[in-house]
Amino acid sequence: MPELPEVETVCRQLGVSAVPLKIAKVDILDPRVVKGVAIEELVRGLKGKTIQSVARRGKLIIFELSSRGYLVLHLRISGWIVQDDTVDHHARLCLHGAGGEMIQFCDSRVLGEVRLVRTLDEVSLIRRMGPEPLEVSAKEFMNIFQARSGKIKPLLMDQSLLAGIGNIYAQESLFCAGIHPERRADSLSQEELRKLRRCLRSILTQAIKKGGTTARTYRQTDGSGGEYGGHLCVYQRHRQRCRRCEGKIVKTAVGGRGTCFCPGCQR
DNA sequence: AATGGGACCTGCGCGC
DNA sequence: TGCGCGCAGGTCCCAT
Repeated sequence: MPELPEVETVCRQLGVSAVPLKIAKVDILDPRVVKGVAIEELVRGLKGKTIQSVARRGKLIIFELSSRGYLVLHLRISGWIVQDDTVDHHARLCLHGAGGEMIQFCDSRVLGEVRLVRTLDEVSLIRRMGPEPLEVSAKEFMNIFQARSGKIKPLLMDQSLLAGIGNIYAQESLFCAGIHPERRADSLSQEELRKLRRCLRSILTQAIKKGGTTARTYRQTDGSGGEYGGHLCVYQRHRQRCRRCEGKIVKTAVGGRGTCFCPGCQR
C-alpha cells in the first residue's frame, strides 16, 4: 500500500507545490488519527507555524515546522494526501493556508496517524528504524540478512532492518531476484543477496518514477493514481500467467501476510 | 530470535 | 437484490 515509493512520491509533490505553507487553520475531522498528544495541543502547536520542508524516512512523511518541531504522518494501509480545496469524504485532518490552499490527510480505514513532536527521536518507529534501502551498501545489506534464520520475506518488511519496504515491494523484489519468499535468510548465497539488493533498488527507483502503485486507496497529491501497477509481476496477480515463464502465479500466506509468487521462477 | 496470534479500522467482493 | 462474512496490510502488543 503506501510504501517507500508512494510516500516518496507524496513528499516530492508536496515539496514542489505545498511548501512553505503558513498554517492559518487546522481542522481535525477525525480525532482518532491524532496520537500521543491532545487535540487542543496539536492545534495550538500548528496554528500560525510554517511548514518549511517535507522529508521522508521509511514510510513516514515528516513536515519540518518553523520554531523547532515536526508533524509526522503515517499513512499506514489506507491513507493518502491530497492537495485540493474541496474536502474529501475521507479527510481526517486538514491544514489550511492563508490563501485557501489546503493539505488533506485522508484515510479510509482510520489506521493512519499524525504526531506532533519536538525531535524525531520521540517517534519510536524512527528510533528503531533500519537504513534506507536506496542508501544501504551491498556490504551492509549482506550483514543485515546473512545471519538471520527467519524467512526472507517477513525480514524484508521488518522496518528495524530496512525502512520502507511493505508487502508489495517485498513480493516484487523477491520475484525479480528469483527467491522463494519462505527461504531462510541465512540460506541465501552472497550472489543471491547481491541480486536481491539490485532488484530492490531498481524496482523502488522505477516505482518512484511511476508515482507509486495504486492498489486501492493510495493517490498522488493531485488525486491521480500511481502508474507502477502495470509493471507488477506477482502482487495481486495470483492465478495469472507469470510474465517470465508462463507458469501460474500462486498465493499463500507467509508470516500471516498474503504473498504471491511464481513457483517456477522463485526457488 | 522467531513465530503466531489479536487488536485497530472500513470498504469491497464473495457466496448464499 | 440484500445480507453477512472474510479479507486487505502496517504496526504494536502479548504469549510461547
